[in-house]
Amino acid sequence: MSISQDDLVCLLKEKGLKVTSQRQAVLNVLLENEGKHLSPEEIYNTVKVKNPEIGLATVYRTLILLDSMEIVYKIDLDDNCARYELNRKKEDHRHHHLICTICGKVQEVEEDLLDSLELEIKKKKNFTVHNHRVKFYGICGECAKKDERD
Amino acid sequence: MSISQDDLVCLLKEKGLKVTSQRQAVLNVLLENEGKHLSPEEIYNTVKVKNPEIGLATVYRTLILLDSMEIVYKIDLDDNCARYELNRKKEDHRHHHLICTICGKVQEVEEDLLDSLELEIKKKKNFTVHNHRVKFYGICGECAKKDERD
DNA sequence: ATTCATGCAAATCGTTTGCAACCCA
DNA sequence: TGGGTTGCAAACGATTTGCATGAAT
Repeated sequence: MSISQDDLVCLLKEKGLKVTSQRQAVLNVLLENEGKHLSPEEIYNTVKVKNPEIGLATVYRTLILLDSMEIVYKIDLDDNCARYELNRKKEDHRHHHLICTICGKVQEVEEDLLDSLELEIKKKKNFTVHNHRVKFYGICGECAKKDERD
Repeated sequence: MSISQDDLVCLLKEKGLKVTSQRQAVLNVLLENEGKHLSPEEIYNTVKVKNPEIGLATVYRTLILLDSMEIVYKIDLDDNCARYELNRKKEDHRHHHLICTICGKVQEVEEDLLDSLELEIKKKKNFTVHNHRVKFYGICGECAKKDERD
């Protein structure tokens, strides 16, 4: 489960920040596109459909705000723009991304399974891991199937 | 072990590319700074000491070339510039980076230890992993010690 | 002689910022 | 009212590119 519009209103008020239509509109677009990893530009274009007066700078500022409130996460999918996804409340560590090097599709893996590695890091490097970013590159099922046919 | 200057000469000739002093100078700086994750700007400034006539664009072009030849790898350390490190011949999968969120220091972990996770990914998602990028965020030993004292 | 590589400056692109007008509290 | 917010345009910083010159084969 992700955050709701009502949660956003509360969080903003708690911090003495203002509840504006732009901020709600940006969150709304993110909620309507869960799992899509939208870029600021894409978010901007989508928001503009219903709120044509919004500026790109406001979208950037809103995303920075939502990121600092841990409502969204910024991710890097190697296409030289930032991308954002909603934080899932129950996740303590971030999930992983599978990037197909043929078709470019991005999937997610809920499994974390890095505990033993993090334990090893603590022992060998005396480094306490709090979070991680993991990207896997490879071939997705569909592309593998297409490959077979050739 | 990383690549040698001689290896570079051979690889360039094999591909019909020219062996220029600039290309050799860039590789030389990388070899003299193993483990340092230099940015293009830093590489440029270091190369300039011995080769003052080199241009920044040439450094960028050389790094793209070395990357395509798998002599170097581009990494992203969240400081909005690219960083490069030498490929280690014996590594099939990339090593991981530990980033201290207090002092910013970057360490490396040779251990891979992702085989079971990659197997899981194959089973559940039918996705064949060929490589990965893993960053761990946390507190390094020294910062933890400093923290204790307060 | 040919082809590729270089240096320079200009262009690009994503992102940030300054500022006057604006709007929520 | 008053301070946070917005939209716009200008500024920014990293990276790329066009082009005429220069160097390697």
